[in-house]
Amino acid sequence: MPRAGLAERLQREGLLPRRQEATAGGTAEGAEPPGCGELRAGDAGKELALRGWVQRRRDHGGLLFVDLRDRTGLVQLVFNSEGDRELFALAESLRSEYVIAVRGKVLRRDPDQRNPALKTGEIEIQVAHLEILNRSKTPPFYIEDGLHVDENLRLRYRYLDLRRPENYRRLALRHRAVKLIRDYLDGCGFLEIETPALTRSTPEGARDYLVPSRSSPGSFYALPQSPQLFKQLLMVGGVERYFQIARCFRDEDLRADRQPEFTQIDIEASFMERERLFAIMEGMMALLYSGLLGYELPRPFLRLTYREAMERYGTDKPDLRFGMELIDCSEPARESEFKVFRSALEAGGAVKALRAPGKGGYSRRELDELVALAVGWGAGGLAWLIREEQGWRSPIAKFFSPALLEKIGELAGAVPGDLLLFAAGDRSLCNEVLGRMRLHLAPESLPAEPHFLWVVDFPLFEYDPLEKRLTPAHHPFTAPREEDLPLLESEPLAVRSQAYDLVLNGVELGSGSNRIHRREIQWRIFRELGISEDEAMEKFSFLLEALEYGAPPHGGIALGLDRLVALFTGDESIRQVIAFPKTAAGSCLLTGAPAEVAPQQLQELGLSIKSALKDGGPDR
RNA sequence: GGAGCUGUGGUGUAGCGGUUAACAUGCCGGCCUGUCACGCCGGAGAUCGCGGGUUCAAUUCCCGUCAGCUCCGCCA
Repeated sequence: MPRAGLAERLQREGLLPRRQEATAGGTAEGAEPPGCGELRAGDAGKELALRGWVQRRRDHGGLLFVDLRDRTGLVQLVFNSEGDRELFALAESLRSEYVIAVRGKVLRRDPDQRNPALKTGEIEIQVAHLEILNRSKTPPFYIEDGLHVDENLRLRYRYLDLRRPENYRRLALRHRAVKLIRDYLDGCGFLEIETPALTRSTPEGARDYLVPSRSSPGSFYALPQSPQLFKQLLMVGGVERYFQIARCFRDEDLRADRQPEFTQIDIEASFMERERLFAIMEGMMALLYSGLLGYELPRPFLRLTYREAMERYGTDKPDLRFGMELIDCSEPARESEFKVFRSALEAGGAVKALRAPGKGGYSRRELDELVALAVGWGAGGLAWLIREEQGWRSPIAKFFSPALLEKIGELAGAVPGDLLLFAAGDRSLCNEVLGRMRLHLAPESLPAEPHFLWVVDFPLFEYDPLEKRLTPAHHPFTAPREEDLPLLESEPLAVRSQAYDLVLNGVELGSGSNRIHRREIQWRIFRELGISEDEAMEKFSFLLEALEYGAPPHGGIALGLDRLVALFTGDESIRQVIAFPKTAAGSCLLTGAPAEVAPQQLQELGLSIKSALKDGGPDR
């Protein structure tokens, strides 16, 4: 996917048709007249009516031009003082963003008056009638593309921001993506089904947004972090193939790619092999790429096990647009005199290396910065070797025989000018640190083609050192791999799950798994997670019970729609592709949410606010 | 919870321990019949985010705070 400008990619004719033929069951409204931006030389001579906003006014005294904008683009209106005096006077009163309706004639412009920068530049509208539908205050920023304005201001006046053509295109592209997805999944036999937004809070996972109940004072609904349990219940309900463009809510700290509410393409299927689901998802991505960008996506996608991904890239979402794979140097390191390496190996750890091509010219200071970075990421240190035309430059070279250095250099594929970085110690820590370093030292320019892959065989559990207990790596309803079941109680951290992630260019687009469909297994998992029988019954009895009534084998996936759309538009932040996004602090600058509520409302809910909370102090 | 960056007319920026706080654009008024980021002339518009401190003097230095952004933790 070329990461060219949004405008360049979206302005291609036909990508975002304004009018679709009404689909079956819809109402065909007949041919709508063209919008401002759709008029062409072929329309010359037509009398027509247009409505829109005043983009800009150019007043030449006796001659006045107005650029009229609607969602289709711009067209130039002309008013001449030699015509209707009243009309001209009204036109003189126009200002930016006034909403107007005009009637007039499409005139072909003289050749020397054409504007090739404008799609409608060969024509203009000789206005015969003008009506001001609404006046406008001067907007706080320009309504035009390529704006460089404080995001604060744009969010506060989001409705003005949305008037900018590039934002209309973003919304339109999102719409097109969702429509393609709906039609595709429909064609695959999936049913779109809504699930509750008011549900119950469950342990594990992200912090819930809570909604107090009026009829049960002291009780709360939770907004769903995902429709996970409901979609499983739909499988028990015999739906077999479900999907939903589902809003999800998580009360966690935000990032450029995380909003408190976001949208998932949520999918679940019964009796479906993992490979079949992968193929369906790959088909869906291919359709999006061809439908939105005209790019034919190579399939099938690459697969890597979690273990491979960690060993080779130091992350569970590797960016495969460049190489720089991690190299296991434990064997040659064993023969060195370097104490750090030897003791790491003796303690059962590893020595791993990262080759940074052409970075051998780094100064001592730059190298020190890399070491500091690694230490900040938890490494004990970071050793480096620089391959030179003749031999090696390194503070640790003296601990290695020349033959050993050659061996390492060969293993790493080092050529003169390369920098080799080494981490020693706990194997997974080495992988993680070098994985981060790999991204830090990634090439500036990366190939434009999308690099998809499936990461499979995630571990079932992770160990939380703070709480000293197991947590689900995916979620507690993920099925373990059958062959690893015997290890569940004896060696839980070695148990692999049937969970997987879809990764694109280093971004996790979605994750899924086959679910537990037998009650007995679900019990064992809860027990391993430290969820007591009582708690499991209290919080999940409905699920456990459902599993007892012939729950079919099932599994599914959820893809982040916002991230997906942002990839297609080339935006760094998902805020760009959400109509009304929130700030990093979770507030909506447009509406002022969240806001205090009236005492009456609190009373009805049986709530009282500890006022000291607002001052940051304890309640007294 | 932690770290970093940003905050100056409507907007985007410049600036500096003492300025009449500069520039562009927008806005208002005037002139202008072929512009399209129209042009020309004139004008209005800023308690320099907020609070405190240092100083003879703070928009400038220091501390705090608020808001926005980015990252770490967090996000089954």
